[in-house]
Amino acid sequence: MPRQGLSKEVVVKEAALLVEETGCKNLTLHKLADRLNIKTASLYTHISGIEELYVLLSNLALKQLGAAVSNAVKEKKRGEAIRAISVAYRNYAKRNPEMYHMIMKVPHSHSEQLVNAGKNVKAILFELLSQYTADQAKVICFSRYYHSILHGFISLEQAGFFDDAISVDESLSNIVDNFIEQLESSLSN
Amino acid sequence: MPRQGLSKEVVVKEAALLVEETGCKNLTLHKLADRLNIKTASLYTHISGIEELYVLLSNLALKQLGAAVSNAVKEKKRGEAIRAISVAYRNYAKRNPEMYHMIMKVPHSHSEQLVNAGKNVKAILFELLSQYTADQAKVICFSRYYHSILHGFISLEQAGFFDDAISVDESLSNIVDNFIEQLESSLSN
DNA sequence: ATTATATCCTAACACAGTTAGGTAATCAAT
DNA sequence: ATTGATTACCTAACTGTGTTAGGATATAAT
Repeated sequence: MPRQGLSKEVVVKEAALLVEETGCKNLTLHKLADRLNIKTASLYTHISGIEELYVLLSNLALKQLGAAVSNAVKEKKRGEAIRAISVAYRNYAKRNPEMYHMIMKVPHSHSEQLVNAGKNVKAILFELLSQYTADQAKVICFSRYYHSILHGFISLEQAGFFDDAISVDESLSNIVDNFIEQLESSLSN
Repeated sequence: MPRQGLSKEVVVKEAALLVEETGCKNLTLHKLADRLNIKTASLYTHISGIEELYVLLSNLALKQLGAAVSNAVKEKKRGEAIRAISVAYRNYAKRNPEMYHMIMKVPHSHSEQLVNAGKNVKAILFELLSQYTADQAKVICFSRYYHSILHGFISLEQAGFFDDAISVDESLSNIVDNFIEQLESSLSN
């Protein structure tokens, strides 16, 4: 039988496609193996089990999200950058809802790798908000603030909490504008 | 054999205890049946399957959370009420992390019941924020804002995103204070 | 060419959710 | 109190999922 020489990367990449197509709840090693034209047990050559696959997928999603956010913030400053991030962050979650969901599936304490991928996203926010003040404690606080807004909003939206008549897009835009206003008035002096 | 006459309520209540004790990831019908001194298949007399159990647990968690929040807001107004809610909301999530996690496990569109339980929590926020303006669109927007902050913060905290040196409690307190300030300055005129 | 390594396989197991069909405890009606 | 209907619970079996053990063979190294 011809061997195709799979790698961990290829397996995770295919798993990511499968997750996005069929939902992270429907990811099974059997379906994944099928798509890779191997048998289920053969996956264990590349991964230690489904738990590691979850971690790898979460890590991939965080890297993709980090890249999208990092790309959005380029050359931009303060309010403009913050608005760009909110759009990029939400777009990633909208276009890859299942992968975004994956990020929260595994506690980050379970993996050094995950903690680092999380730090990457956080570092972008930290650097941006450092433009407002030199007080690092305040920057951390506002980073958490902004991160909470973005993640909370997207998460509640995807869970189906925002069923009211008024526009969800407009809401987020208003919220981010308010947040920026708050930043300006409380830090720029 | 003596029959104990279980009910859906008792089953869900026991499942909630099991979830909180062993983690929502480790909930199985077998373990649940064991605790109720019946066989796994007998659970199907009371629930249609594990999917319904998830919905019922999510619904219970939302009701518990709603009760905690509703209780916190009593007799209080504006800023004081908002601060009280943030404490109550976070306390619920801290003391019942697994049940809080349950809320997000099932898309709310899957169940009328869940949508209503969600509306209950939202209604409390809506009523409170109505104290700031008569503009209902703005109230909805700020409700989403506040809800996003609370859920996002708690969710990120539990996932392990907040590993920095500075205090998590203090962060949330500052964030909520900032939010209140923003409310005052943008709506009270 | 021979050896070694690593990829993939078959076969089997444990355990989870689910269904079908049966038994017996409970309840309602006479 | 006896009957009949209901229903709580059971046993047994099936499917699907994750996992391990051990074997075969393609690839790489010598």
